[in-house]
Amino acid sequence: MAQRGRPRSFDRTAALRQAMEVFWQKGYDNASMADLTAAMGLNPPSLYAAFGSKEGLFREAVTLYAETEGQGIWEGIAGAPTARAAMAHLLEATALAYTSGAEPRGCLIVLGAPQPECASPAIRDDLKKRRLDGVRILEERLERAVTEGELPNHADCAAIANFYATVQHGMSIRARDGASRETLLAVAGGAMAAWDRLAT
Amino acid sequence: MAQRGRPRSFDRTAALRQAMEVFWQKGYDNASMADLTAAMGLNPPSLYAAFGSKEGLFREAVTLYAETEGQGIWEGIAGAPTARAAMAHLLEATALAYTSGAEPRGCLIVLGAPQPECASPAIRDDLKKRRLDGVRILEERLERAVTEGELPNHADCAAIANFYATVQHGMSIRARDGASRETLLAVAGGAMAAWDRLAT
DNA sequence: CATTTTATGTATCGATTGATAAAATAAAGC
DNA sequence: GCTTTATTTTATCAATCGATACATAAAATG
Repeated sequence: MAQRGRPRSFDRTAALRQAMEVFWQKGYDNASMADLTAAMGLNPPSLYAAFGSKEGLFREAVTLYAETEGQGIWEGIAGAPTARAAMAHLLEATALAYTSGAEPRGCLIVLGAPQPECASPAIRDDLKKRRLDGVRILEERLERAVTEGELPNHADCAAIANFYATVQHGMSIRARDGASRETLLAVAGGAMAAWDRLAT
Repeated sequence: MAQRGRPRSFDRTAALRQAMEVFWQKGYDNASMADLTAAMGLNPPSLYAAFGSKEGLFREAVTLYAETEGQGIWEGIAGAPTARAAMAHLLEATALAYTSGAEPRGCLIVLGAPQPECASPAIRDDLKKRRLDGVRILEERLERAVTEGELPNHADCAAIANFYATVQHGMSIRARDGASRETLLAVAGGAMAAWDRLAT
């Protein structure tokens, strides 16, 4: 039943959380194994035995990020009573999340590997896919609003989704530049000021 | 009159342009001196003699970028007949610029060193300052519109400038994710759909 | 001419990169 | 206690990082 050999002496999830923080702060390429082992409190062989490689560690860190930090932002999309409320929730939750800590940080998925020629094309493509998945989630919510009569049949759901996703991505940059919670909430309000025109 | 010693055998501006392309594609940290010397066609001592350091080379590359690629975007702000036209020009020129090449690239100033803990804090701060300068340019144009009567006295110029700057930053991410010209122009249109509400 | 000055090409510097080999150690099954 | 299995520690691997020492080549100066 129980493992045969010596059990590991560290909390795998706690170590992963530390790795996530390092990647969040430095990005995939700039985070060195020395940075990671120091923050996680491990020696390199323990890290490689538990996570396989730097790529594997990053993938798990991003998954953890999506399940924790990202959940509060995206979980409310489907459940929102209207598409308008869904978009407003997306941007307001983003503004709150990006300014919740002592220093604004932006999104790991947006900023973790932004270069087209990154050290790991697989990592770059994985983050890109996650970003595009976000756009698609918005688009599907808008299409549902068409079937429900909230939006007219001729509404350009793809364009509306692209607009709100773009604003959300831009908030990551603004957060890293030190934008306050009030500033980001004002950005969210500005984007929602376009709703009536976009929805008709 | 003429230089004393042996003249350099390469075109400094052409070499700088090549360096700009490498930095644009890879970012500051991921662009290695080997990448740069290969693209510029120089040996390392020639590069260091001409540009001082990797930091110095990047600074000059960013200045060249701002004077060439960025000019078409920002030069029209002051000259636009109205603040509304200025914002529309900003976003439309950005959409065109980010999709002018074979592959969409986004902005070097937004994407060149996005990590809070970058290899060079000076580079990071320089790009951040340039981004904030952009926000300020928009705000000043909006404030001018207040004095000229285009906008009411109670208009929140800072909030409006932040909104349009955020959209423009987000377009860099969307461009790197492969957004088409039509998509980015639709984003610009979406942002302008908010104007009437923001301006009253 | 010789001297001075600057640029170039070759080879390489110490430091750091991601990733391991080898040996020591600890816990579970028999 | 003994074997088995896995983890931990120590030390280090080849490759690459940004940056240079050195000797040579080419122009202006005297």
